[in-house]
Amino acid sequence: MATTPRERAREQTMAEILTIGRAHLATEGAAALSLRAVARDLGVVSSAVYRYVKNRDELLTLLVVDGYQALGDAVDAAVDAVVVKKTDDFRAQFMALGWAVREWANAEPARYGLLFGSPVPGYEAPAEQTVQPGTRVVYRLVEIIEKAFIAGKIRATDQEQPLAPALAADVYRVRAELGLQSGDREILRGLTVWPALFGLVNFEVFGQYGTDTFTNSAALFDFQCGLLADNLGL
Amino acid sequence: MATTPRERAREQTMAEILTIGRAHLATEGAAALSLRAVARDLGVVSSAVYRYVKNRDELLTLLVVDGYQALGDAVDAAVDAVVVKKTDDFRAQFMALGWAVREWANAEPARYGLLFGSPVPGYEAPAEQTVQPGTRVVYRLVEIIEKAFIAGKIRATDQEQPLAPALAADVYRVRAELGLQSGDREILRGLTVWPALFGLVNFEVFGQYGTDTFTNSAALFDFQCGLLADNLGL
DNA sequence: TGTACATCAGTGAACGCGCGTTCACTGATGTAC
DNA sequence: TGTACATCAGTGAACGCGCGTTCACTGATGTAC
Repeated sequence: MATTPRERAREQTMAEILTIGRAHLATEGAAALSLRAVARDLGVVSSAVYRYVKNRDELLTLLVVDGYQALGDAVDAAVDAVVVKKTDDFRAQFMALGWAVREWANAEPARYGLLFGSPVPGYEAPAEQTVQPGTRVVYRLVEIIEKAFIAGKIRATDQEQPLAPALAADVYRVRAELGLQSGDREILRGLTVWPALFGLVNFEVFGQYGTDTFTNSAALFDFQCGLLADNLGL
Repeated sequence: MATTPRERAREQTMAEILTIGRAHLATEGAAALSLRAVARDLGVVSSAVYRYVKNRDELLTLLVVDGYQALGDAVDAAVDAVVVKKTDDFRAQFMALGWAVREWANAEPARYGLLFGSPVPGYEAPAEQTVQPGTRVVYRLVEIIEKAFIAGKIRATDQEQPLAPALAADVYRVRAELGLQSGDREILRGLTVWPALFGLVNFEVFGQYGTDTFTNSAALFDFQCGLLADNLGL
C-alpha cells in the first residue's frame, strides 16, 4: 500500500464527509440532505465537495451502503457471539439477530429510516452498489434457518392447504438460487418473519405505538420476537 | 344547513387543496410538499392559500388525517362486507382486514408512506387531530380478536414461559382501557400481528423484496397473512 | 539532487431556481337596518 | 326593497433564505527526468 500523504488526506476527508452526512441525516432527514450544508460543516466552500462526490445522489448512495454495512456488521457480530457459545441453539441465534436489528435501529433511527422508511423522492438507489449490502441481514437469517433445518431442529408445523402454484414456483427459484435444502414451508416462514421483524422495529422506531402505551418496549419486543421464532419452528 | 354560496365555495376550494396535496405527495414526497406548488396548481397566487391553511404543517396534518380516514374507511368496508356474510368466521374477517391494508397501500403508496414511513423531518403530527383516526385499524383488529375470543373461537396456544412483569402490567392497562375480556396472550399476539402486518405491507410497497424475486406478490401476501392469522389462533 | 511539468484540493463568483411567509391592497359577496 | 358597512377571497410585491451545479482560477503537492 503505497499510500501517499495526499491519498491519506483524501481518505480522511471522504470519511469526514460520510460522518457529516450521517449527522445531517439524523437532524434533517434524508430528503433535506444537502451538499452545501455538508460543505459548510466540512469547513470548505460548497463547490469543493464535488472533488469527492459526483453529486447529491452519490452521497445518498454512499450513506445507504454505509448504513447497510453498519447494520450487517451489528447483526453479524451479535449472531456470531451466540454461535460461538451455543452452536446449535438456533432459536437463540435468531433472537440475537432480531435484537441486533432493533438495537441498531434505536441507536441510529435516521440511518434506519433511510434504509427502511419511505423512499427518498427523486432518488433511486443504484442496484449494483446497494443490493449486496442490503441483503446481508436476510442472508444471515436464511443461514440460521438452513442450519437449523439440516440439524433437524425445526419443529414440524401443521401442513395446511397446499401452496398456490405461483408461490410454489417462486419458492422453488429462491431455493435453487441460494442452494438451500430447507423445505417450502421453512423458506416461506422465513420470508414472512423477515418483513414482520422489520415491522416490529419500524413501529417502535417510528413511534406508531403512541407515546404512553408501553412503558417497557424491550419486554414487548422480546415477546414479539419470541413469537416470530415460534413461527420459524425454532 | 344554511350553506351560503360563499361557504360552499370555500369547502370546494378546501377539498381541491387536499386533492392537489395528495397528488403532490405522490409525485414529490412529503418532505417536498410545498404551499407554493399547491397554489400554482390551484391557479392562485401563493399567498392566497393562507386563507385556507395556516401554514405548511397544517396542510401536512390535514393530509395525515385524510390518509388515516381513507385507510380506515377501506378497512371498515372490507371487514364489514365479510362480517355480513360470515359473522363468525373471524379468520376471514382478519384476512379481509389484512388485504384491505395491502390494497390501499398499493393503490396509494405515497399516502401510505406519509402515515407509515419515516417521519417527515421537522414535522410532528399533533396528537389531538391525529390519534383517533390513526387508531382505527388497530381498534378494528382488536374488535375481531375480542369477538372471536368471546365466541370461544380462538385456538389455545402453547403457554410458554410466564410474561415479564413489566409486560404484564402494560397489557393489564391496555385491557382495562379498552374494556377487553380477551386474555393476555390474545392481546399480546394481537400486538405482534399488528406491526407485523404493516411490516409485510411496507416491504412490498417500499420495494424491499427486490424487483424480480417474487412474480406473484399477492400469493406471497396470502401465505404471510394466513400465518399471521394462525398466530392469532384464528 | 534539482528542475520542469502535471496533478489535484480548494476558492470565489455566478447561473437560475424554489421556498415560506407577511403585508397593504382591491373588489366582490354578504348582512343589518 | 335599498343603502351603508363588514366580511372575505384573492392580488402582487417584497423579505430573506437555501439549494445544486458549473467554471475559470490559484497554489500546493507529487513525479519524471
